[in-house]
Amino acid sequence: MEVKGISQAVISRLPRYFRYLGELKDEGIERVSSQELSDIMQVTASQIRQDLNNFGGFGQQGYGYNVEYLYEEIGRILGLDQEHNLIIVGAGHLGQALVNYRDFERRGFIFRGIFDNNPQIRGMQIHGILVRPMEEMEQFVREKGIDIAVLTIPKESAVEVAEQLVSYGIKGIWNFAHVDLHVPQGIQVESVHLSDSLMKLSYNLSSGSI
Amino acid sequence: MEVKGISQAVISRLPRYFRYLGELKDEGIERVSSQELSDIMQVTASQIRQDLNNFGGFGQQGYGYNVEYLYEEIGRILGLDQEHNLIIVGAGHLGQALVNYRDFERRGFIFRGIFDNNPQIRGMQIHGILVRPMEEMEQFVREKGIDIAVLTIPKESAVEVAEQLVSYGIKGIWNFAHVDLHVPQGIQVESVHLSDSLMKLSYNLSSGSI
DNA sequence: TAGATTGTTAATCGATTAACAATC
DNA sequence: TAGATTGTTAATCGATTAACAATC
Repeated sequence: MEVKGISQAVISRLPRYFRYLGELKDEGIERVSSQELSDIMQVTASQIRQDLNNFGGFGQQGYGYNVEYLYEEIGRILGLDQEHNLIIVGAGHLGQALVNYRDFERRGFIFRGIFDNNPQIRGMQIHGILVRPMEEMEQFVREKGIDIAVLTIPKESAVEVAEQLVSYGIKGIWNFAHVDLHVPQGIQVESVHLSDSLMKLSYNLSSGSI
Repeated sequence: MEVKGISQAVISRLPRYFRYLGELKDEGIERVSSQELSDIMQVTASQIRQDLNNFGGFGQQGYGYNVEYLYEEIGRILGLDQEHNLIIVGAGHLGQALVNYRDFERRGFIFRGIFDNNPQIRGMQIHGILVRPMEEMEQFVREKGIDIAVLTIPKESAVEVAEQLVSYGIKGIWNFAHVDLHVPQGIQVESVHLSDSLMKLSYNLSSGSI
């Protein structure tokens, strides 16, 4: 199952395949060909087959792909068959938004704790989860086997907090701070730079409307 | 100034250049060579020069690039010299998080209104902005010259609301709903699919730790 | 079996990197 | 002027698309 050297371009497309297959599944559709999927998703059928075949032959000649089976397989490839224990660091609106988002839990991403240094919200409950002071983070991470930390703190503290988290044994960081994090080998960082995204939109607005 | 046919790969890198140049500027650094920038940013000097030269020759042989000038130019390329009028559609935590994020306003993205159909929050103020009912959206968009709508609503209503917004004259949609939006030519959509991002992290956690 | 559609190899296209002449 | 570094062309690399033999 551990396939090596898959490019990030391919990996970036997997969640989208997963989403469309989930919709087909919910519609009760049993099978789909790469060509049909191509029509719906606006990518070439060739790319779909090429992408999938990085991980194995999930289809059948003359038939296509079984929707439910392919959905399950892609879920497995994405690691959605495993549970992940998450903490949120930074209980601002963004942190709260993520905790409240039900979809993550459905996919095996379980929020175990929320940490924030603001004494005003300390002790509050968000989505039934207690907001704890940062001093308790190390013990919490180690004891609860937290593997993913979600950084929704200002960029000023993000680098330092990320280093701490890594030293506590965290394996992945979902970074919303507007800064690039450098972490040791084996630690994964996935950054969501919201203002980068907005600037891209801004560029396309100015130049796309010639 | 309107350069055609720049690939999205290049455009995606511009905000990151902009960010690093801003930091250099704040540190009072006057000039930088592509090689120095390469060392800091972990991209090749060749790529930096190639990227920048899509838009013009901003450097000087034997000298490098003037930090402040290049910063300003990239800002201009990204359209940050122009003001954008935004509305938020969906006053949940995510919508509130974005409204409260001061950085956007600094870059010329001004939040003019917030819309939500939930009667419980209608009439509330968020960051000094009134939450209005969706029925007032059309008039508001047309009268205030809103050009960007931020969709922080569930995917169920996103497609329909996006269509409405386009018919009201919106030019860009910053989409946080977990659905792909299809819009007419000339309208720009920039999507932030948070769960896609989390799944990518999940994949890299499972496969990266072999 | 014939038809359909995959898996996979080969061809093309685009993006990145290297090299170097131009020039400050 | 000599040294440094860009702008730009050429070479390489990787990703996408096309084609088709394998096979259900």
